[in-house]
Amino acid sequence: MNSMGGANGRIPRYQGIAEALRTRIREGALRPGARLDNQRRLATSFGVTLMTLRQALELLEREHLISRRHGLGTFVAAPSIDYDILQLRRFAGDLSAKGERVATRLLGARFASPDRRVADALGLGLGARVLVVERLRSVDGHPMSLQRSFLPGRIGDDVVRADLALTPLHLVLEHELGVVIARARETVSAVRLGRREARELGCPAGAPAFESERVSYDAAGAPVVFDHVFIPGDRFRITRELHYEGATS
Amino acid sequence: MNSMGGANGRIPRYQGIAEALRTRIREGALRPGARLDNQRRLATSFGVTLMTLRQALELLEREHLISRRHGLGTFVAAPSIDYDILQLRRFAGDLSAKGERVATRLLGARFASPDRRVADALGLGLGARVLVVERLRSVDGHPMSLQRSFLPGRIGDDVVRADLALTPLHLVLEHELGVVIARARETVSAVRLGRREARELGCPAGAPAFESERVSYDAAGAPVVFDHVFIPGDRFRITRELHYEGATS
DNA sequence: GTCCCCCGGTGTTCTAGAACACCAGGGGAA
DNA sequence: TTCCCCTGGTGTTCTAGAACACCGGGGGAC
Repeated sequence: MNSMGGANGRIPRYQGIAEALRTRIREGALRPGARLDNQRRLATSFGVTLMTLRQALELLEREHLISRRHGLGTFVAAPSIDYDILQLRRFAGDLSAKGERVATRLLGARFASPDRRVADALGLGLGARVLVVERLRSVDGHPMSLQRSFLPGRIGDDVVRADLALTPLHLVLEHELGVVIARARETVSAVRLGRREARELGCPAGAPAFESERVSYDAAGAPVVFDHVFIPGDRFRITRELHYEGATS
Repeated sequence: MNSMGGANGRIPRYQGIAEALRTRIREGALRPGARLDNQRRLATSFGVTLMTLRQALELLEREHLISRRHGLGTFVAAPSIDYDILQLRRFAGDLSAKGERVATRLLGARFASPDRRVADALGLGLGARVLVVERLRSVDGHPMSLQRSFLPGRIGDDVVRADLALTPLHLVLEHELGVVIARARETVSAVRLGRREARELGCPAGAPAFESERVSYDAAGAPVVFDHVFIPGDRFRITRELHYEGATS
């Protein structure tokens, strides 16, 4: 009954508690703005120490699911909202504009079943087959972005025959397949890196990062590629010179 | 000698330790890639418990100053790199493009001395006087962005005479002062929110967010405004439709 | 009536110690 | 020689308890 609660399973106790609370919030048992039980009571009800419970809350706070206020309590946070404001262009990939030493390493290319998000983006079923190309871009030797590209099976079959380690993906599409990207929709958010992404990028798990999700379409309007890119926030900034004719602020 | 080490001053012990380590890294005593002493040794040398030391490391990790690797050690992280890739336009402010109910609340306008970053951006000395205008933008009642605008004293004197609660800052500049923004330089990064920013935005401290820093110049090339904007990453996403003529990725 | 202080409740910081979990490399077995 | 295990070093998770620190509101002082 002492020490090391993680003994039962494999995942740490505090992560399990976080997951339990996450579910309560997602399922609606805890509505936005509602106040949670106080930490000591929660700790007791989960059968852990205050310190352990706080680690769970820490996780949830980083995910913006809760908000802790000293002297007041712990509250369920408000839900997220999307916006559509920026002119964003070529965020994913293509870091080479500045004459830095950019290297692209092919981590792998394999076929797999798409998860829900990828399937939706490419207009496929969950049982479909997609080619997953994973690349790591480094600048001056520092890992800079982790890019996973998903291509529908029909296109993937042709793509894998090319030497992806040497030829950029967009050139393979253009020269080998005659596919030209005409339109794309990109979503950029600020997130935390997962374990795997963090490992590949050589930075700690949970680090804040830009996450870009982009669907590219050919001239006929058919989805060609779904790109999913992570760029650690500490080693990356977007800077841009702007020229106006109109207003500002 | 027991409990509550924070008794000495006012700031928590672990924050002091973090600051000490931060200095060692900044001053170069610890070079990028170097491995720190192991946690137990560090704890002893700072005269605190392992748990307390770990809290300090947690802070540094969030700032990307160090990187912890299970089984290996704690390392000084690589320095950050800037890039210049995006076409970013009107990130700061101006959330109104979508017909949502946007409200701007004036939190305050006061004169103060600029910190180093603001002074540099506006080409002023640290002893100069700047007008700080703080505004909170909400969409559908949800706080969306916290914007601090810094204006050089000479401009600020005229600006404060206008009713900033009613008139957008850029209109004050344009109509009242005849100042038109011709050019700007913007930097967007993914960061964690500080206590104050988090409080204003109604989200937990440490939350990941977009941070935009923008310097705007008039036609003569003189800096007019330095805008500093925070937008929580959980309730905000950048989505954009793109149209290409050239290549992709 | 108005102001201030104090109090209960809640989150925060810290201790001292124990038991894992993960990784690299060396030494022994095959 | 090659492979595997095992060991030492390092970060991680957890306990049980104690003392702050912060906030809002109620009650007393004026």
